[in-house]
Amino acid sequence: MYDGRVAQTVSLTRSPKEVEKLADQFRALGDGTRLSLMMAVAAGENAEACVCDLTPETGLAQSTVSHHLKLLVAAGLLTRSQRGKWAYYALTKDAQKLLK
Amino acid sequence: MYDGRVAQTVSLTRSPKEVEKLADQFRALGDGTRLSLMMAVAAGENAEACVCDLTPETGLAQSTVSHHLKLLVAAGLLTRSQRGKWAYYALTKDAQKLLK
DNA sequence: TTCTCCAATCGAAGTTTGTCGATATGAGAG
DNA sequence: CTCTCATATCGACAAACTTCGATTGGAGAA
Repeated sequence: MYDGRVAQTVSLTRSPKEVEKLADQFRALGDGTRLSLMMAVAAGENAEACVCDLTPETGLAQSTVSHHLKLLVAAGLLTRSQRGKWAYYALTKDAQKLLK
Repeated sequence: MYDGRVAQTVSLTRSPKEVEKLADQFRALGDGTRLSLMMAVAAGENAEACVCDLTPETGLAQSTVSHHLKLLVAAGLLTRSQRGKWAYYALTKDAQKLLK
């Protein structure tokens, strides 16, 4: 019976679904490449950047960068907007909060 | 030449080593099981908990819980203190900041 | 339309991660 | 010392992840 210590059922202020979403966002940020991408976006003009700017910075293949960006969008950390031939990525509110 | 857009070398306010550490912490939190563990610890008496409390909550094997806790300690998100037969885990400042 | 350029998708290889059961360690009780 | 209980460590396996090169898609220019 664990000797007098509490075994309270705990959920804090977050629902299971919120925990799931938070974990997804943390996982997305839990990779050096992606975290660098996020900071590069944050530091870009108007706090946004396109793949053509990001790819040289990482030294990775363009397909790899594209893949990471997609993942970050799926996690709700980046938005994507197409302008002409270029796709611009910017931080969401969630991302600004987590990286603050 | 990317058509007039900037390609500034960007590091934000974080050094490469800080980025590495941050990514490690995010990766540690980027798992539903570990995030739940963190919240369970935060909600425990005195904001701490031992493996014997945590294991039943997760429904996982004791060895698995122990493994996750070790990982969280390594990431600088939990502290470990032995008291008698039990090991108590508590959130670090870093963890409180990230989960705030 | 055709050509060019930027970005996304696909398929595969290699690595890392989450989980378990079995075993080892370590601290108090007897 | 021996026994018991709480944790940690080990070895193994499947699932998930990162990365690449090759290909496809899409938008503007000619």
